[in-house]
Amino acid sequence: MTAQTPEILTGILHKEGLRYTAQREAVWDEIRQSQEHRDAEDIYLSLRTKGIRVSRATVYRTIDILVKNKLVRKMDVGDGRNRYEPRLDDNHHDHMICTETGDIIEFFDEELELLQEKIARKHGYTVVRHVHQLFVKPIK
Amino acid sequence: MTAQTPEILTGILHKEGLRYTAQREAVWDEIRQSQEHRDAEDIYLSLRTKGIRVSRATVYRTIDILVKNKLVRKMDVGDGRNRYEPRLDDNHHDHMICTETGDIIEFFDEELELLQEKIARKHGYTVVRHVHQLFVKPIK
DNA sequence: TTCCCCATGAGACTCATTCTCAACTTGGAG
DNA sequence: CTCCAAGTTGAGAATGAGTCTCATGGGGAA
Repeated sequence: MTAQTPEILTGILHKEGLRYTAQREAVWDEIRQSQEHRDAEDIYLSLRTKGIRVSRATVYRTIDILVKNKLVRKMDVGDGRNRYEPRLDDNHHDHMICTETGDIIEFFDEELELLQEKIARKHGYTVVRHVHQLFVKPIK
Repeated sequence: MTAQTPEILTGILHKEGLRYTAQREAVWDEIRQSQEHRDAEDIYLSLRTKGIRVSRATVYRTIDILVKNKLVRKMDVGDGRNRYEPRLDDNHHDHMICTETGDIIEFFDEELELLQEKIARKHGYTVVRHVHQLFVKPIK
């Protein structure tokens, strides 16, 4: 855990002109202390189980703030529920989803990143962001 | 329009042990005659406007059959509504979505395809399918 | 401390998609 | 050609993730 960790949220809220609240801290802590790809309901229930009083609405509202400020990455796995993961050490990566076990594997490939930009340029565009998921199965 | 076009649907329905109905034909015709990326409501309304009696449920049910049999490609643009496009001439491609105009541009890059498989292999997997969208903006 | 707003919670609401089930068709059997 | 079992359909209810409303609560500047 890095030294400035506790102040990250405060700084962002201040920058956005938002107030620091126990709920916002709790949601951020909950997402931060897990490296998994969790959905909002999961995060909400986990907080409630720990006895923290927070509402679904606040969980969603806080996640939006965190995503906008790049503390959290939002990913659409295609099953209708978005997943979230902390993004402290901002190392970009994409995901591989095993169609047999549901496992989510992260990957990063520099060549792939460059290639995408190259393709966009060819059409007169530049990449703002991208969604890239490989649905895979194990080689027997 | 290829010669066997009219029989494509019949063949698939037969293969799946399903019956041929006017509604299924209408939905497939509607999707086929447009090259755009349309959502279910759009397809439904278009059919109704043409005076064809079909329900939303049937539109969705038929689309499922078409997608499963690769006559239609389903794409999640990330705005909560899936888009569909015909897939008669099975030329695979991915999409680039302009964040300023909403335009959807198709693209295909052989190198990209190979690279994805290479990355999957590196992790002991093989690609079953993939979702790849570039959210882009025009170079001024 | 006060006090103005922003933030929160509970639950209503939205909206795409799925489900239910009675009524209707299809298509093979006879 | 007719019958009928089983698959299909339509209308609307149900689902479920996410958003909105609004009365109440609580930061934090002065």
